[in-house]
Amino acid sequence: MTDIPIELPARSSRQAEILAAARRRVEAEGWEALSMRALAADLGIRAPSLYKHLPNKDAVRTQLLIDAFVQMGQACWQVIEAEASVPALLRAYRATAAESPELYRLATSGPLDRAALPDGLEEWSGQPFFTVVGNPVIAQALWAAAHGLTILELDGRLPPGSDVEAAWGELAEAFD
Amino acid sequence: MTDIPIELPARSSRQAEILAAARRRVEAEGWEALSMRALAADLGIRAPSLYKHLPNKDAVRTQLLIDAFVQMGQACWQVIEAEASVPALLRAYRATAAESPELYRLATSGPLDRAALPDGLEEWSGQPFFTVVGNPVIAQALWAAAHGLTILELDGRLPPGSDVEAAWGELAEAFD
DNA sequence: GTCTATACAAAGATAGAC
DNA sequence: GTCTATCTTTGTATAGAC
Repeated sequence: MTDIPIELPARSSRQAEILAAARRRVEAEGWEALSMRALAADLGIRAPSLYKHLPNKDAVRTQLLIDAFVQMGQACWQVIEAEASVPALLRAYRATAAESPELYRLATSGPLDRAALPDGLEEWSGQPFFTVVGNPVIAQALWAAAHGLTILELDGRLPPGSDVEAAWGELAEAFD
Repeated sequence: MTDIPIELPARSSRQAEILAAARRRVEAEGWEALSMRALAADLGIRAPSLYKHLPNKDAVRTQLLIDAFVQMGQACWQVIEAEASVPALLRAYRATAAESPELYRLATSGPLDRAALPDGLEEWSGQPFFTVVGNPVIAQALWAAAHGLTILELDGRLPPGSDVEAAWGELAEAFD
């Protein structure tokens, strides 16, 4: 099972609706495209109404960030519980990021306010890398490498004509 | 020698002054803090005057991006010409990024308009990774891994208490 | 829970005088 | 080459009515 052993903050149903809309918008157009006005418009209401449900825009970001950690963590946990290997984990990591690239970007770029994250979430989401290599330092190096290739791929930073598939293969091999 | 075999676009002296100020500001406060008004203020002039020297803000970004590619490339080339080893290259890469973290972030994050880059610059700046491992696919994987660890470190994304030094060591070892 | 109206701030960019 | 004045857009957020 991939139940999350983390206490996530409760959300009212309206909050959940708002965050779902925010997530749709971010995934479709990126965080930059998320303004309180636009978000409200997506919901058929006006921007000021949002402030009855969420204190400010930063709260939206934090909640989406939590969702992203949960999603990445779940996907990776699920895979390694079936097959605890470096290649399988990397495939899962890459695929999940590719499913929600903008959310992934949001979750992994820029400063992170750890105080706003539920206790243990960050550690839990990184655990699969440790499980797979059995060493915290190597786990960190592997995660960093996976992130690097992921974000460069998402940002279109690998030169045109690159054999990205093969690069992922080399990464798996280097850490096997 | 580490002369650049790339034709860089010429800059007027005033353009150079403006870009130097832009670079100082970006390095001190990040790209987000660079507005045309603020940039002008740093130079003791008003924002509209900038448009006599540069077409728009995006041109500033492009030029800083070129500078960053040149700087990273030069540092890496210089090191591998002295010692063409994975650990040496990684040390140089990490150190140069740490020297100008905001410029590094600007150069490696977000979309890249390759048409705006001087011909060959991108390839030239990545060449040291190829030189060191002798295979384009492995070079790409190594570069991606280095970038991942670099950007996570710069963004403070490695959990507090991490042994970053050791993670760099593992990365070098994995690709040795 | 939603609205209108509004305050407030900052940004990129242009026109035209000097 | 620089200025002032201005346009235009966009954003976060609050007050108070309904």
